[in-house]
Amino acid sequence: MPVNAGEILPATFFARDAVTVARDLLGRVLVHETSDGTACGRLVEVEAYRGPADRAAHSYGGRRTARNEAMYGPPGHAYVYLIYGRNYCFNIVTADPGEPEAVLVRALEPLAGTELMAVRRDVSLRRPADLRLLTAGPGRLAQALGLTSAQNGLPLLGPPLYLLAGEGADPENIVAAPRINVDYAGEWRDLPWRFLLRDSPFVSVPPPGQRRARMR
DNA sequence: TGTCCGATTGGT
DNA sequence: CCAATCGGACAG
Repeated sequence: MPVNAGEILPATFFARDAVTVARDLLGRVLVHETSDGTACGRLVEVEAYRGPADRAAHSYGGRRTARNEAMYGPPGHAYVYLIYGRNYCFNIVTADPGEPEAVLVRALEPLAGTELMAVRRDVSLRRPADLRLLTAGPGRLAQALGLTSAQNGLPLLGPPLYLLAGEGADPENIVAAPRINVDYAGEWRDLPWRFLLRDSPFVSVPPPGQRRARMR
């Protein structure tokens, strides 16, 4: 893992509303250590999902089920669920216990453990651009980091699964855009609660009206 | 118990 | 553009 990525983010970091935490998470570093090795990446795209009022959220209307139970738990824990029977989505629980908010991690910039990620994803890295196939998209990054329902509800406050402060993000470089694939959410569909780094080629979908940033 | 469907991905 | 694929949500 990167030695200069700073301290582990403490529980207090996550004990804020999901929109605030989402913005603050950009530029941080997610690390997962397993017996197969360590993989980590810098967060370049996230989405905030807020409590009962947010029609796009699994906790809309106060829904509380076996699946989304982790959203109601303490901040700084994982909420992982299976979607379309094939992909996992990795979320970071925020806000106080009982307030079901979370941040979906939508894309990472691979930093270390890329070989391990490539094996898990079953892709070959022939050119630099292939790195996008590892972690550009929520299902992809979950698979690349070995995140499944086995991690659902686990704390993110230390090994084997945690976040490092990293360099953070330049506010000028942060773009806010509507969330992806929440057409069912009515008026909540268009809220700019997807946050991404303008200059990152590793985002899943560039913001409206912008071309994908070039790889350097 | 039965039916419907998704905070996605990859191939046509 | 569309099929894959299955656990969970919800109605009855």
